[in-house]
Amino acid sequence: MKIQEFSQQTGLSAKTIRYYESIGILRSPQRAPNGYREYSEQDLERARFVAGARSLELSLDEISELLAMQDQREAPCRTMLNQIKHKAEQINERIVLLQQMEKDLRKLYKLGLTFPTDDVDGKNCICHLVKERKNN
Amino acid sequence: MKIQEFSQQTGLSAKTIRYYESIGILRSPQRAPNGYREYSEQDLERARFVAGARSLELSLDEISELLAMQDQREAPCRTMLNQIKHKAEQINERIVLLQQMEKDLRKLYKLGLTFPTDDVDGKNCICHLVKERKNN
DNA sequence: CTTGACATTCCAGTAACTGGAAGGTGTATA
DNA sequence: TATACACCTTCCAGTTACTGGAATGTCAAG
Repeated sequence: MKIQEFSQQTGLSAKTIRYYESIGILRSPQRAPNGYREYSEQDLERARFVAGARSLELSLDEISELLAMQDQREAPCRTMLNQIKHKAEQINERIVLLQQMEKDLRKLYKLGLTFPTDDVDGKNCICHLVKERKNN
Repeated sequence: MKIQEFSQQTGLSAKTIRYYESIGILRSPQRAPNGYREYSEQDLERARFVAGARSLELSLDEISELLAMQDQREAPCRTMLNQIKHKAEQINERIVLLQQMEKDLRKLYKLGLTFPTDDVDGKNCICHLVKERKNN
């Protein structure tokens, strides 16, 4: 299949596919006589693995490691499992941070509503509040 | 004050401060005879505003807009208020996404634990699951 | 006089792409 | 046959918000 179908089958954009190839995440596929990329089922598998792992927010570096293991016919499962656990923890941390931030923003918004909106010097408006904040 | 104290007073690294100056977010401060940057209270205010806005995840572009308004002595409060509301919504969306992702990861992890970890072909292990996932 | 902590500039790199130009290919239609 | 159109190619540059590091200058203390 050509790159567009491959793109649809994997959920990666054509640009991204070429980019992954250029940095060695995806293997260079066969070429048709006219120079077009021709993808196989095998290529599809690898690309889907990459897409799946990216959707789990593994970095391309981490994915490279996993692929390298597969290529050397080592089982990457244990490593992958650990990475997944680690990712889950990271994401949890980020959620906590973002929740705090959202709370801040909403508080700031509500407070801002009670303030004049034409205060150029910002002595008595939301801009002032932004200046004063030291992460809370 | 010199850049290091300025850094401490604003919570921005010296590197970041110079960078902000280079892209015009912060104004070029006075220079001492030896060429060192000399910051004033005014500089402090502006930098704190930037730091505060960054901690609310406003982009440098958005912050530039706000600063431009202040510089033209227009009150940026209304705009800022809208941006804050918008940011809160964006962040909320991200939280929802991340929560879903975390759930996915934990599910995947648990499932992965029940699988062999030495399956090179990945037919029966977590790597297989990763390949199969289409965002769920 | 040297050591150390600061300061300066400038260039390059990071992550993961995306945009766009310039040009080749393949097929359907007027 | 011409041409319109979608698709493919490569390559270079830009994005975001910094960070690292080299080479060099300044200043105070011991």
